[in-house]
Amino acid sequence: MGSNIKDVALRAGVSPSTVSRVLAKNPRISKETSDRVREVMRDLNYHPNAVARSLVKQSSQTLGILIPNTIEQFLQNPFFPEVLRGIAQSAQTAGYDIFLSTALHGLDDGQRLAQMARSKRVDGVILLTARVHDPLLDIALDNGIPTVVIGRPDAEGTVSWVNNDNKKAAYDVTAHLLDLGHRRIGFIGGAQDLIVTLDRLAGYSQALEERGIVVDPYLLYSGEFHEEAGCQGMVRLLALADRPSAVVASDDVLAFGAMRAAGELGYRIPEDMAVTGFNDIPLAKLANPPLTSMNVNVFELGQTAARLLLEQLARPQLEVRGITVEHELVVRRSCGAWAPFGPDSGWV
Amino acid sequence: MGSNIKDVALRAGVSPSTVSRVLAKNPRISKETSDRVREVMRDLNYHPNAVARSLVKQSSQTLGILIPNTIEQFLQNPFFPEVLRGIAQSAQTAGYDIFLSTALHGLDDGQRLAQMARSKRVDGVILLTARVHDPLLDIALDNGIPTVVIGRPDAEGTVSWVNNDNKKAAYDVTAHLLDLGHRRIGFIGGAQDLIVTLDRLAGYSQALEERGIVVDPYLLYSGEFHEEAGCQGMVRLLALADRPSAVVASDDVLAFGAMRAAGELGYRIPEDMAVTGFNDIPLAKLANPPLTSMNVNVFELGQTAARLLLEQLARPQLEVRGITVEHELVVRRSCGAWAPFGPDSGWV
DNA sequence: AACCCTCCTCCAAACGTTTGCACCAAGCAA
DNA sequence: TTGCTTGGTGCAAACGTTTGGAGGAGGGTT
Repeated sequence: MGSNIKDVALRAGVSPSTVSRVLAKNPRISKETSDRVREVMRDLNYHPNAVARSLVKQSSQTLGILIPNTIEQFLQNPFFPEVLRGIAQSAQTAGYDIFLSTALHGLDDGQRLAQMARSKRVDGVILLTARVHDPLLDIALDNGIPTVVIGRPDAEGTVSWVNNDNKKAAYDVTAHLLDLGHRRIGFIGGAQDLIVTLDRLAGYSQALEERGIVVDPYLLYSGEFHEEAGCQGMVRLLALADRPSAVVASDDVLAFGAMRAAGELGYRIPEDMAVTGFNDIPLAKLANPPLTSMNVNVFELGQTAARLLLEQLARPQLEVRGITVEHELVVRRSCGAWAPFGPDSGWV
Repeated sequence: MGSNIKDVALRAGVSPSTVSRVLAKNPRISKETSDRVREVMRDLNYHPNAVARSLVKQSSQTLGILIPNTIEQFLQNPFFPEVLRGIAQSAQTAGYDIFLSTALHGLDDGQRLAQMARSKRVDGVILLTARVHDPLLDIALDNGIPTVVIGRPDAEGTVSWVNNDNKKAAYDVTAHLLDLGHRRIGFIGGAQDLIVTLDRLAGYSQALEERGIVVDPYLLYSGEFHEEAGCQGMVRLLALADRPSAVVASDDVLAFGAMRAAGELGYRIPEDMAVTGFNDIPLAKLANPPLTSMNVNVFELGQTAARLLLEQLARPQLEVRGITVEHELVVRRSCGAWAPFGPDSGWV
C-alpha cells in the first residue's frame, strides 16, 4: 500500500526516471525494461500520484466549475445537471476530470475563483453565468487562467464564451404570443444583473415595439431563478388592474412557479393566461398543461463550453472566441396555440 | 502573476517558513510580522498552491465521487443532481471541494477508483451504488481509502454506508397496492446485480407472500435505470396472457417509461394499470397522472454520506458504520387510490 | 586501437509547500 | 559573568513526480 515510484524502481532494478518514462511511454525505454517495470507496477498495485505529477507538470488534467455561492438554488435548477452533463461528456473524451468548487468558508465567488485559478488544481475554468460588469471575468483575466463563460460577457473579446442568441430567442417567443393575438404580455425574468435577463428582455421589447406596442414597465418582473420567484411574479402581474393575458418567463422553473400561482388563484392556463418558458427541461413536456418553452440546448451549451476550453488548453496562443448555440421554440399547450399536429399534442 | 511563497518571503524580508506559518495562523509568529506578510500577500495577489500543499500534507480537502462509466445514463437520472446537492451541502460547510472522476480513456470503474484513491487527489470517496459482490468495495478497501457507499454493501461491516430500508420501502408500496385490491402486481427493477434491486424485490415478494400470493417470475422485469427500460418492461408485462393490474417500478424514471408505454398502447392509468415509482423526483408530482412514489430522501442520502465520510476523515480510527435514511410513500393518482385529501389532489 | 554512433539508463534539479529542529536575541535570575 | 527562559525566525529535508543532459555499454568503421 502507498507504493511510490521509488519502490517500483528499486524492485525492478532501475531508476525512478526509467519508471517515469515507462509510464509516459517514452520510446527511449527498451521493451524488456518496460515490460519488467510494468509487471512490478502490477505486483505492487502502483498508481502514480497525480498530485506530485500536477506539481511538476503545472497541469492537472482537470476542468474547474465555479459553483456560485447560491449553491442550493443553483443545484436545484434542472439547468445545472444538464449543463454538467454536457461538460462531463466533453471532458470525458478528452481524459479530463472535473473539479467543483463548493467549499466556501466565508469566501465570495470572486475569491473562490481566484483561489481555484491560483491553486493549480485546475487547468481552466467554466463560469456558468455572466453578469453586467462581472467581477469574475476580471478576476479570471487577472489571474491568467484559461476561461470559458456560458453566457455573453459584456466586454467583447476578453474571454471566450458560449451562448444562445438570447435576444433573438426572446424575440421569437414573444412574436409567437403576439401572433396568437396577445397584446398585453408580461415578462418574468431572472436577476437583473444577469446578461441573459437583459438580452431576453431586449428581445421581448423589440418584438412588442415592432408591433407598435409600447413596453409597460408594470408588466416586468425579475427575481432569482427559482420557482418561488415565478410565483411571486405572477401574483404581481395578476394583481394589476389591467392584467396581461400572457407571460414570457425567462426560465422554465420561473414558468412553473407562474403557472402554479395562476392556477391557485383560479386562472386557467392557457385560456385565462398563456405562459411560456426557457430551457425546455424534461418537466416542461409533462406539466399540466405542457409548457411551451424555448429550447436553448443546454446540454450542447455545456458540451461546447468544455470543448472550447480544452481547445484553449491545448493551444494557449489561440485567441478568444465565442460560439452561439441554436435555439428552437417548442410549442405546447401552455401558450394556447392550436397545435393539433405539434409535439405532445396527443396526435401521432 | 504566479507568485509563490518565496516571492512573498523575499519581499517581506522573512523566510518561506515564516510565510507558511502566517498562512497557518501559527501562534509562534508575532503580530507585526504576520501583518507585514499579509500585506505583501495582498500586494502580490498571492494564493497558495493547493497542489504543493496537498503533496506535503497528504490531504487535498476534496471529496471524490466516482461517476460510473455509464456516465450518460447516470447523469440523466434526476437522482444524480439531487444526491450531488446533498453531498455538496455537507462538503461546503466542512470546507471541502468535490472531484468528479469522469475521465476514462479506456479504464473501467475499478481502475478509475483505484486511480482516484492512489492519486491522492481526493481524501475519500463516495460510491453511488452497491452491487452484489461489488469489486469496487474491495478495491476501495485494498487501496485503503476512506469510503462511504450509498446503498447496502453485501458484506456487512467492511465499509460505511448510507441506505434506505429498501426492503421495507418496497414492502410498503406493494402492500399499498394490495390494499387497493390488486392481486397481480408486476415488478420493474433496475440492473439485477444492484443490491437495491434485490432488496426491493425482496420487499415486494414478502408483501405478496404474506397475503398468500405466490410470486410469478413472469411478472418480474429488470433493466437499466432509464426510461427506455421502463417502457420495455411495461410492454413485456402487457403482452402477458394474464396481465397485471398494477406495477411497482423501482425508480421513477422506470415508472415514467412504464406509464408512457401503457399510455401509447391504449391503457388508462390508473384505471387499467396502476403504477408506482421510487425517489419522488419533482417530475412525479407534475406527471399526468401524478405518480405515486416512494420518497427515499435522496438529498438526505447524499448529505449523510458526505457527513459520514467527513467524520471518518476527521477521525480515521472510527469504526465503519451504517445509517438508514427514512422513506415515506407519497400517494398520488397513478396508483388509483381514492385520495381526495391527499397531496396534489386538487383539494386545499 | 581509436573513434563515433546508437541505445538505454541514470543523476540531479525542479515544482511549491510544510514542519521538526536548531538558532539567536533579549530578558532575567543567580 | 554564566545559565536559563521565552519568543520569534530560519534551515533544510521531505512529499512524489518529470525531464534535460550526462554517462556507459556495445557494436561498427576507419
